[in-house]
Amino acid sequence: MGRTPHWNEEALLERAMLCFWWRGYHDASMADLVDATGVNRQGIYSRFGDKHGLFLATLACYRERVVTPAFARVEAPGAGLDAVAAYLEHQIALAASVGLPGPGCLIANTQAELAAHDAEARRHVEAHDARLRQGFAGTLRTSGASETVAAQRAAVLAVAVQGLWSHSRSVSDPGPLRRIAAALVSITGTGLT
Amino acid sequence: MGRTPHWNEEALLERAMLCFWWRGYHDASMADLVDATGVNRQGIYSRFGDKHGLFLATLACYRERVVTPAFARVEAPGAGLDAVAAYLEHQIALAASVGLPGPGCLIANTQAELAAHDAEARRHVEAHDARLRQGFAGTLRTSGASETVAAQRAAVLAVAVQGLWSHSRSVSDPGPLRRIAAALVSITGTGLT
DNA sequence: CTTGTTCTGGAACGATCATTCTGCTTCAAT
DNA sequence: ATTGAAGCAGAATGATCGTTCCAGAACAAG
Repeated sequence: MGRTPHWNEEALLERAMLCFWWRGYHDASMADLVDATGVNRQGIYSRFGDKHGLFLATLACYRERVVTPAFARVEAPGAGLDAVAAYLEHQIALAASVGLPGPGCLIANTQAELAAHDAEARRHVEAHDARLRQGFAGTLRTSGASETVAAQRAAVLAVAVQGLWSHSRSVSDPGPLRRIAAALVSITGTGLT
Repeated sequence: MGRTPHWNEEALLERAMLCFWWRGYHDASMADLVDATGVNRQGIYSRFGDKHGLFLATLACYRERVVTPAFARVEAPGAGLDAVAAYLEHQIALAASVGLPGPGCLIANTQAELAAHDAEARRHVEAHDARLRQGFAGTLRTSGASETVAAQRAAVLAVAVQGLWSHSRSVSDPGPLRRIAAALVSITGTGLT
């Protein structure tokens, strides 16, 4: 007996994610999240325990539903630096379409806001960083870089890209973002062989 | 008649700065700030109006008392890319000495936490970014870059450096930071002439 | 000393917020 | 139809926090 359980958890997480993404962990209140998701407080608390649990779940959701579709082209076998450029352009276009200064990257925001004090959030940040490095290293190898150089430049690229999304939080025009992205890819590709 | 006004405002700002730097704007409570500065609430409120005013003052203090001493070597006439490397090493050593994951850069943290919603904080972030770009561009020109290339790469460098400080909020070992910094400077200097 | 001003510790206020509680509705299974 | 789990709206709760208020201590000028 009883009612069918479960509303759409994916939709809930996606809407909560938008809230945290724009406003940050501290600035998104539970009232905001209840409004944004359309789900009752009880539902959220019974499923995620507390605000922090919900936030960690949205981090996972972000990595899967935002990062993966955008970054897949970089991770595709045989992808080169043009895939990196396409990935950057995809994210910049997204930011420009929702308005600048924009939400940036939820992982990058979390890194600055919480990572130093929240070990679980830090795990997500580190996993994301490792993923970026691995994806970028692949494109560098297919572009002719040695294993060592690929790893080195991929680490630089990962840090620079996170800096780029941070930058998109304080800039009101996508033009500079595009120029920086282009120069970044160009510099990364010089002198590879 | 009356008592001598004014405690040491610079010392106050420096201690409040440390508080905001480590904990972020939202996580540093007025109680923390009163404790950290040793100055009475009234003193803070009468001088800075409110918490936000105090925060903006600490941003200015940070730019003058932390950024300036570290970045001066980059801004020195005739400074080259080795000055950039020295600047990065200086900041990494500072972060390592206070413990990693560390406070990162107050401006970078503010960019992620507040810039999208706080126009006054954004002004500080933008001014800092412009300063970095100008300083880096100078070193690139002395290293033989044309005006155009120097400006382009300086913008990339500024974004990458802010990403590096964000990275220092989630990493527990200075080694990777140093390697990324070295590779970043190396890549930036390739193919300049 | 008196007086006027500033500083200080700490209490008080008012607002916000995460979390819990309460009653009510919905609906699948009996 | 009854039942009971699950959902909902909104009110309590309890804690935290920014800000203000207050009463007294410190101290320079008159």
